[in-house]
Amino acid sequence: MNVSTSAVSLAPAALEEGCSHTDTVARFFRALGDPTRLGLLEFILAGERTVAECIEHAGISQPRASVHLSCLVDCGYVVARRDGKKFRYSAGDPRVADLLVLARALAADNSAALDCCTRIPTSRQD
Amino acid sequence: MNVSTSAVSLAPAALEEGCSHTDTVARFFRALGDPTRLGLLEFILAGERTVAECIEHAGISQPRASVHLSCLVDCGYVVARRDGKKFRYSAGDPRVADLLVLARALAADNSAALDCCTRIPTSRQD
DNA sequence: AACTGCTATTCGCTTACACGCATAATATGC
DNA sequence: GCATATTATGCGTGTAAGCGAATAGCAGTT
Repeated sequence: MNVSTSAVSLAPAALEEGCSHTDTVARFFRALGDPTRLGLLEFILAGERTVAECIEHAGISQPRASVHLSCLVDCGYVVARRDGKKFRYSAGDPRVADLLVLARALAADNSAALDCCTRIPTSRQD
Repeated sequence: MNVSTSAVSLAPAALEEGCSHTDTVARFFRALGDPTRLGLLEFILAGERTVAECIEHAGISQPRASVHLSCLVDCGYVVARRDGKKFRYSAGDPRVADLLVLARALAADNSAALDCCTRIPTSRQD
């Protein structure tokens, strides 16, 4: 089976070892691998949010929110904008929403297996 | 590994809004957050591979490859097929390639920030 | 300038998880 | 059925990274 019809750009030359961006992409995904950050991102993608709103939504402390949001900004998922004393966060790239939609669809189709997958990415269960 | 019962997609409730499928999606992403698994996945997406090929490509031990591949199967990224004594792995869903293309594009546009992001997902550096 | 929200950083602690190594389980071919 | 190639699992170890709590740093307000 030949994977996708169109979207295959899998091995130009950049995938060669050396400065392979695989590590960068992995980090990119890793930022989404945390439920707190992912929830935060989805919350922000739904509309511009202040830090206070994020804190309340995620139920986390302010320092945690700060770190998570900074991470999301660094990874390019969201952008921050100053509004008086506060910061407001909003979607940084429309493709992020596409990525999440795609991921949700895929995850939904394998949620059963994912929930039972205790092999590696156990995430936050014990 | 559950090669035979892999195509069961019983995920109706996961599509619900209120349901916290965020955790499932996060785990889904977490599976891609490891450079080894990501490299393995890209390798398999480029063509059907045996375990031996994956081992050589990733430069990991056989037990590690077994775990990683099982994980990728569980997450629905790839599918396994028996071929004589061996197993051959190939893309499980064309959308996976799309997801990776999208992620690579986004990561490339923020590679500088990602590389410098020592906040949370430092991945494999210090 | 001083005050005051708001945000960022530091520090332990704890847990998840990737790894190597050794070994067990299983299917396949004889 | 037996032997073997192939894949899976268990265990110990080390590191990454999440969390809470305390605190430091800034920007805007007065």
